[in-house]
Amino acid sequence: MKSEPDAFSIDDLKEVGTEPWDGIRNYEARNFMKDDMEIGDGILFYHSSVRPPVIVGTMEVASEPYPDPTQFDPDSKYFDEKSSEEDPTWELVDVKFVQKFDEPVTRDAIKNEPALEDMTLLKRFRLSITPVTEEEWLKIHEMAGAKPK
DNA sequence: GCCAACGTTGGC
DNA sequence: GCCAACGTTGGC
Repeated sequence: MKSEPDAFSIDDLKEVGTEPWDGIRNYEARNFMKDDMEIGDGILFYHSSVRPPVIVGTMEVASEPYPDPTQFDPDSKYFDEKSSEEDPTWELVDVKFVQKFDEPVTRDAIKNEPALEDMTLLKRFRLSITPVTEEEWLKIHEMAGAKPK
């Protein structure tokens, strides 16, 4: 899952512990949260729009999917006037901090690692939530010098 | 800051 | 329902 660290970083997550992953306004990304995540699933935390872009650590799914409250809030930049509480458009999950990598894995390192050449992260660069295989999960941890938790 | 990729909107 | 125009993301 991608986040711009200026908006929300892994240090912010570490501080609060658990956070609703709000503001996702892309159907494909929403569907990953709504349909494909289960509590306890591991998530790679990717810092985007920084140089270099890096996977900085991990978190885990901490809730069932539920409606993103920001879609109902007229003061939120994520407000969606076409959505209603009766029939919400956008769903999210809570995510919980797991670990911060001592050696973050750069996008370049991922690109240069043959075992990771098929990572959806590289192929769908605008999609803010992309699936990760178990092999990729383990490889990233190995490159980060970290133990999977 | 540029601009390619690509998702979304809206006219027809 | 097609597709051109438009807007946004995000790497570089």
